[in-house]
Amino acid sequence: MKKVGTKKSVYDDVLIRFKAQCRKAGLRITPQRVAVYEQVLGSKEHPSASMVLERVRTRFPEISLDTVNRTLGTITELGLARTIPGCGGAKRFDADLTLHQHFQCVKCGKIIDFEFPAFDNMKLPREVREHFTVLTKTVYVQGICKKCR
Amino acid sequence: MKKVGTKKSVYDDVLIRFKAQCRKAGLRITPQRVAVYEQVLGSKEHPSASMVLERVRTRFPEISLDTVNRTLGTITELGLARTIPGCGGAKRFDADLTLHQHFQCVKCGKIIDFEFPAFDNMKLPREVREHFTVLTKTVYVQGICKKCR
DNA sequence: CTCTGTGCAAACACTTTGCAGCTAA
DNA sequence: TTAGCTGCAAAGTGTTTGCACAGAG
Repeated sequence: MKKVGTKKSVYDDVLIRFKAQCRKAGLRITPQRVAVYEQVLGSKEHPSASMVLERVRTRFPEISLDTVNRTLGTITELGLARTIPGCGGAKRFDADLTLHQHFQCVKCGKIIDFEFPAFDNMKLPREVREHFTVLTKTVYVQGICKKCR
Repeated sequence: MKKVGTKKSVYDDVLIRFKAQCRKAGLRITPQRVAVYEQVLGSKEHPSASMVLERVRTRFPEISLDTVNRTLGTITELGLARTIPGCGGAKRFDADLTLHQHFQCVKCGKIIDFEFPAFDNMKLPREVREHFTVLTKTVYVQGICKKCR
């Protein structure tokens, strides 16, 4: 029979990988760092720094917004999360690195994932590929969600 | 012989249309409003409010950042400009409403237009179209420009 | 023990709002 | 004349930086 990992064990795997990456980069593994990463990882709402702070504070009442901001920056530099494009407002983070795109409601600001393989498989125009080193190509869709309509 | 409009006259046309739209919306035509609109219209650099301020001040030394911000908001609401998605930093505006997409250099922050008809002609996944009222769909490409490489 | 990371404070950047005076219509 | 706009001031929000102490290695 195929051995199936529980959610818990998959999650642990990711955490172990996170710690390994930190060590490799010469970064210390602090409870705050782990807590912030766990929070971004476990959230489907593409949180901003202050949203992460709010949730992490339930476990670490002492943690500061600066630490959250710095940690989110560190995690992003490590390539373990990315910032989502948006029009103004606070940066939103996403630790789900699987290929997907984002819809944002202009009324409530909520960000919702969707898959768009037809776009993912598409090449950018030659002109762009020739003139620039492309790092990311994403679709950003704005509109109104069901609840706000 | 076909009558060809000079750049100047085309530009005037746009300004006349701008003033008409203001009037229609019950907005006054103030020198500041016109100056801000002209600036966004005439700029290829997708300026932020402070970039607009800097340039408008050469003609209107008295104009304040608040007015620029409010005016850019007004112009956007009128549908005469749009904000460009980006990852953090100040809002960037674009009065070029023809269909095009944006590349941003992660080093110098410069935003460059490109055309991507294959994307423009593409439908979003049915799932997205069913669940949301889509207002805009744009591509956001990050990378490194020639100068920064 | 050592040196990085944290928390605090301050500074900075961008945006928004209230208000008094000005001005386009 | 008068309603809407501007400029100023202040406050709100988000991000960045310097510094002293705490704690991971």
